[in-house]
Amino acid sequence: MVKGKRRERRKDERPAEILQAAVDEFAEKGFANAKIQSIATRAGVAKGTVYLYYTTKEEIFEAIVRDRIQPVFAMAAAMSQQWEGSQADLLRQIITHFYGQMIENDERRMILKTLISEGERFSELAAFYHREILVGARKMLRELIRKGIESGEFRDGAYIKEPMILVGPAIFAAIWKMTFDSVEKLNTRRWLEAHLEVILQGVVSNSSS
Amino acid sequence: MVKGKRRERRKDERPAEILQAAVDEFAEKGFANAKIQSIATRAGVAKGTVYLYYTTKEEIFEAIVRDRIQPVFAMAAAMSQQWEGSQADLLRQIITHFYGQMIENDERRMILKTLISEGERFSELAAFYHREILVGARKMLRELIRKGIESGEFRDGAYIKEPMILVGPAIFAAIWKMTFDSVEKLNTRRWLEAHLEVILQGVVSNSSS
DNA sequence: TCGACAACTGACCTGCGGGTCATTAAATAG
DNA sequence: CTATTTAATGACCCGCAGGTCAGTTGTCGA
Repeated sequence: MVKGKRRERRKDERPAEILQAAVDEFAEKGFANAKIQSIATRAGVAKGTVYLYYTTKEEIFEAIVRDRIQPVFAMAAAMSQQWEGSQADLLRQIITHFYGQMIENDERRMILKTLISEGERFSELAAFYHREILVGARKMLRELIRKGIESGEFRDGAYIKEPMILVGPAIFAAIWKMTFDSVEKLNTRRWLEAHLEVILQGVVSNSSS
Repeated sequence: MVKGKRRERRKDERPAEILQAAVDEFAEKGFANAKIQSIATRAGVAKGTVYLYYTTKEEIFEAIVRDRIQPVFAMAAAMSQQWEGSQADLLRQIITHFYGQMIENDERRMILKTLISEGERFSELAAFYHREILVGARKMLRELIRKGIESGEFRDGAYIKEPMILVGPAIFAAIWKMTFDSVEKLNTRRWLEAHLEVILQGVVSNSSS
């Protein structure tokens, strides 16, 4: 809720304020149950004002994906680019980063949920997400694996064809938190630990222990 | 669509017929976009008839979960109980079974999706699913791991605390199919292969290769 | 044959929320 | 101070689908 006298004219600030309000509303209610009226109220404007800046509810959601999700992956890509240490450590870093930024963060986890829930119907959004995020993430992981194999850290295998396997358990964690946390809280720390353990063990080359 | 003269009285068969119609409708439209009228038409009855057997849309969905999902896990549990071979092979069997029955099966995958999408709002349903399915599945996996460690097949580790880790990539596969398959088809066979490879390698004890 | 019961029907009611637009008023130029 | 522009408002419109219920018809027992 933004303070100020009623009916202020602030053309430049409105979009960001409305976006933040929408993030809050979506995170709390989910896409289907989010009300434009409620977003407007949170942003301290009238319903009509929302439509001055965004044409539809879907468009608001797309703006959120662009604004909030892309940076997380951009950062992982940057980290990966300038990495000096071992590939195993890089993989650990990336997975840990992903848990912190996507699974434990309420806002972003809800965005993920909405994408899953409504992805089929907003096919351009699914396409956008695929193109701008998934393809890049996969390429990054594949490159990481390739380097690891090259240096002898990782074993060769079919998994280089489907590198997203390595983050699969994180998606399960996200879904658990979204769906079953009210029944049984997920111990994210312990889950992450098990994830790293199994996945790292699953890719390292067998120089015995 | 069930054939027959208009206005037949078939109290006993209706529930199952309506349920099947609902499965089809949900699988095609998703929960939110499924219309009761359309379910009724598919079942060859009037809308009002649906309400004679199920009080709400949610109740229909709950009935579906009970009727269609539980058997898949019951079968896995049974298989696990009477298994004679190695635990690694059992794990392979179970994961493969899961892909066939849950990820590749359109009906069940859609049920999963609906659970994810609407799980928060139907909290008793999430609780039911947790109690009747997830807890059992986890126990089964944990037992499998325990036996594997005992026999020296598997190494010990933190993953016995969170055994669902092992099926995590399958959930990712389900979500990919639900959300991005129209953009880029998932090669399920290859994905499963990579999954088995990494996970098995991730849990077996290091007797070197 | 003829009640009487209950399965079945579908027109209708209702609430809801996305989206519109005539009106209002803040900012600014002259 | 007045005129003009345009950001902002919120009452209203409208389509939709979940859910209801008064009426209809199949079935069965007497």
